[in-house]
Amino acid sequence: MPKENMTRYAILGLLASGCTSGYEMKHTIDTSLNHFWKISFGQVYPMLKTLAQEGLIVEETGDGDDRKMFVLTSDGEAELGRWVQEPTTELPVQRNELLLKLYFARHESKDTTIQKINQHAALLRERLDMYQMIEQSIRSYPGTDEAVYWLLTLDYGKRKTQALLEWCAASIQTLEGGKDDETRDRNTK
Amino acid sequence: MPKENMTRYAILGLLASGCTSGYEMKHTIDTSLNHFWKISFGQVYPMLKTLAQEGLIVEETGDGDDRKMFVLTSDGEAELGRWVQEPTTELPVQRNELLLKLYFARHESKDTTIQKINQHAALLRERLDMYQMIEQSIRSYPGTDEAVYWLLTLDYGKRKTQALLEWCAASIQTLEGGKDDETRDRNTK
DNA sequence: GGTGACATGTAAGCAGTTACATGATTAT
DNA sequence: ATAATCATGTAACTGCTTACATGTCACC
Repeated sequence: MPKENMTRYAILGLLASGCTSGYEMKHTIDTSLNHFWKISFGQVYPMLKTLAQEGLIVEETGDGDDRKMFVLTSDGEAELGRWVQEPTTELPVQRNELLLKLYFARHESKDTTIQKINQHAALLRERLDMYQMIEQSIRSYPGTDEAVYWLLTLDYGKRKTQALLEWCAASIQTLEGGKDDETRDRNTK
Repeated sequence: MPKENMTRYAILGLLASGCTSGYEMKHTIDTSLNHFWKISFGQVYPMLKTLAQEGLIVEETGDGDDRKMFVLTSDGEAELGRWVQEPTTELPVQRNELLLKLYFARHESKDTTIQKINQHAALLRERLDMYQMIEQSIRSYPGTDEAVYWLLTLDYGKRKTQALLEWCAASIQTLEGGKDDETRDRNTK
């Protein structure tokens, strides 16, 4: 059985939570869901067209705006509801370039490896800062039904990033401890 | 600038660490790198062909085996070395279906959400067990140069998985705490 | 002699990225 | 004027998955 296309549901879901135009959806994903999702205009607009053809959404013929506005049909709502409540089947295998390089790292010096991990840690710290900013912007819109769930997704990112930062520190320690390559076989207990 | 194709380097790297045939490479990835990489035969064989055409690898014309054996050329080794030591530029945005559903979870009951998180936790626990098995198989080949790096990639997965398990527990607590939807506005400090 | 694992490969199709094109509005 | 931003869209391309095709070898 072929996998379902997630882009469909991302768009249906955003439509249900107030995003009306393609441009706005892309913007919302880039700012609020960017820690676990991304999308391109090359996906958004064709998908809106498809969803309209399938009758899951309709173009809002409201007052002449510069944006194309859409709304969910009852079919669209049903489809979204069905998908949301369906269990997620399996963990995706997430390819990781850093780990791939690390796996082959005997082809480089330990210093280079350490440097790379340090750089990775810097990126992780940036990401933590970003989470902090997103959290504040969520907390400044209090009382929303969705806020609880948004904070949960954020917490996911924060915990994961924190754990990876700890991994960076531990790994560098390991590498620095065994830096003297030539003596490595001397006292392995 | 277009992104580099990682499959190239995965194959070059495996070739450098003793995998000689396409079939073996796929098998190694599925068993030893499966916590951060995957690949299909539909990638392996065409890529081997391409790499041979580019002169980065050559077909080993050794004793007639049932497998097609390859070896790295000096160009191939250089290319691998160049890539490995190059810094990884940025963190990939990893799409996460569970979080996407969670983000839209007000369209379902809290119990369904909790159930989904529980199921996710079960998968994470399975994964931890798998890590344990991989670790043992690595430790049973001691003295390899690469073992240090392999254990580092494993540790990455273990720490991350552990953190996500903690997130599952915390999230369920949060959701169970605020389960009585109708009273939610009464005493938010 | 048939079943299943090993081994290599091709082709169709899909999801996603990137680059490009177009027009409207706003700011300097 | 013109530059920048907003907004919608299309087309080419790439990477990857999936399904299929083919042949060998072992084993029962």
